[in-house]
Amino acid sequence: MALRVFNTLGGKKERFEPLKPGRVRMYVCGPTVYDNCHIGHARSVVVFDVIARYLKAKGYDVTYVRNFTDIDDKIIDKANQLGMDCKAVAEKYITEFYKDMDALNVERATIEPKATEHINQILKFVEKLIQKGFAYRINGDVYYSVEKFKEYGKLSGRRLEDMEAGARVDIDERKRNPFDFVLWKSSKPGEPAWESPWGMGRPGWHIECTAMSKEYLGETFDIHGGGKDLCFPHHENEIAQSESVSEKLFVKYWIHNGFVNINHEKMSKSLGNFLMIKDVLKKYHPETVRLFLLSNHYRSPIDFTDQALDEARIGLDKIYALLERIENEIGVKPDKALESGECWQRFSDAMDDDFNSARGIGILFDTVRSINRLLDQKKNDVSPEIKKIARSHHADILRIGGILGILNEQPKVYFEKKQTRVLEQKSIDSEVIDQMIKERDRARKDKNWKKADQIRNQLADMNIILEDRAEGTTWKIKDT
RNA sequence: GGCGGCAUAGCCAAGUGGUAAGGCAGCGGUCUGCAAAACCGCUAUUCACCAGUUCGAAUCUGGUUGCCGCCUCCA
Repeated sequence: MALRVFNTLGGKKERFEPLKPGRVRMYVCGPTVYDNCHIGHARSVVVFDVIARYLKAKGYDVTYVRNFTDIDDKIIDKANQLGMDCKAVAEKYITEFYKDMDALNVERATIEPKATEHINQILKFVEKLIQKGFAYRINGDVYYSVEKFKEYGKLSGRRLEDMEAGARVDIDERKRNPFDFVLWKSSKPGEPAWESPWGMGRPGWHIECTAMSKEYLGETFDIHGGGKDLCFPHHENEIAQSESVSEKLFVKYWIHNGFVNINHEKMSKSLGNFLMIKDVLKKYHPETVRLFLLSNHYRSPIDFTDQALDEARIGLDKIYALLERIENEIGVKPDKALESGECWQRFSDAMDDDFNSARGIGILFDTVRSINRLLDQKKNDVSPEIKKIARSHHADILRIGGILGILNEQPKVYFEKKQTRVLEQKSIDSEVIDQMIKERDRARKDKNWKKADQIRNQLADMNIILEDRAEGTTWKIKDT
């Protein structure tokens, strides 16, 4: 099946055909590093991480660029507030970004450029825009003139005339049009500044992505992504800048991810309900968070609630339990060399349909159920044929996990870590549990069911759930 | 004011004109000393509402209602 992608430019699903066969060049807008990352950043980064992983799995040679905006008014404000210099602020939050994203098992992009390291490219771009008559100077500032670009608004589907009606845009009398945006901003004393033909200053926000994407991906490339909110004005402005210089199509496919709501509410500063990744990770396993984020289609809004995360956690446990069961019962070791089977094919079909990870996860659970069923039926007699099917499905599950960025741990380790964590939280000694289980075993051998059940109830009160199996009693911890 | 999106079971959610994936919760069953886990079965004649197109619509068109987003820094 051919990959189809919803293109914001045009507003419909299109067959994905990269400019150069076999090669994908993509650019995703990264964070402005002035604060910790919240769960909304996580969604965007995870979604594009999965897209990049999937494209690679399909055999494309992927060049993935994700930038850091490391100079910006908000960074300057933060620096003043903390009494630090801007560079230190940016570095601090880049470190935090990596901490969060590494924890979430996000792969590094191919190139992760910073705005401040591309000032020359930015200056050249601004000069060209002035030369070509798309930009104008007001003292030390340079503005882009949106009226000069006749296709302005083609991405977000708005027209300059319509927007002016109820525009809530700051009125700057000096600008020719309220939607003109700054390319180069003159600096006040004490602010970070670079020399330019227009005096000391710093780049405007939109220009950096334009300059850096051109630097690494060329004038036209395949995919440009980011959160839905970036569609206007950021990406609209990027198109204007790029295409007015290159006179070529800037980007073939625009991909925008939806927002994360918190308990049915928009995440916003005024509501004070920003959920930081590091706080979420205190409570939930990173793979739980990924499974949750990928369980809705990337363009739909997703609602962060404890219930939703608990369900994701239960689902993840279920998959890991199946992996552990396979290893125990038929001794299959992960084998990535094994050819992909039917489950991978179904998953891949789902992903081919505009990266429908939600449908893909449904297929993952389907697969889990079918293996459990297989192993239930032939409990004592695992035939070579069943072994073969189980191995194939097992390999497919791991392959799917590799795209979603989950199932990265050994099942045994996954459950042990969980146990250790919860036991510590509740300050329970696992020795005590083992002792109690031994005592219960003796009671069971004597068919003293009353005592055995009493011990089990005691353990249940400690959130320890017993499983009596043929090989012996095992226990799992209920984390709530 | 302009632009866009969404509405599918108790909850979450996929659904690409051909007869409603998957998950959670619930109920019944298999297994078990009893449980747990796993599996099986049941839980939407119906997809906000009203028209229309079609042999056929959750899917397309028009309208109504209700939510939401963007247009201002924002993933």
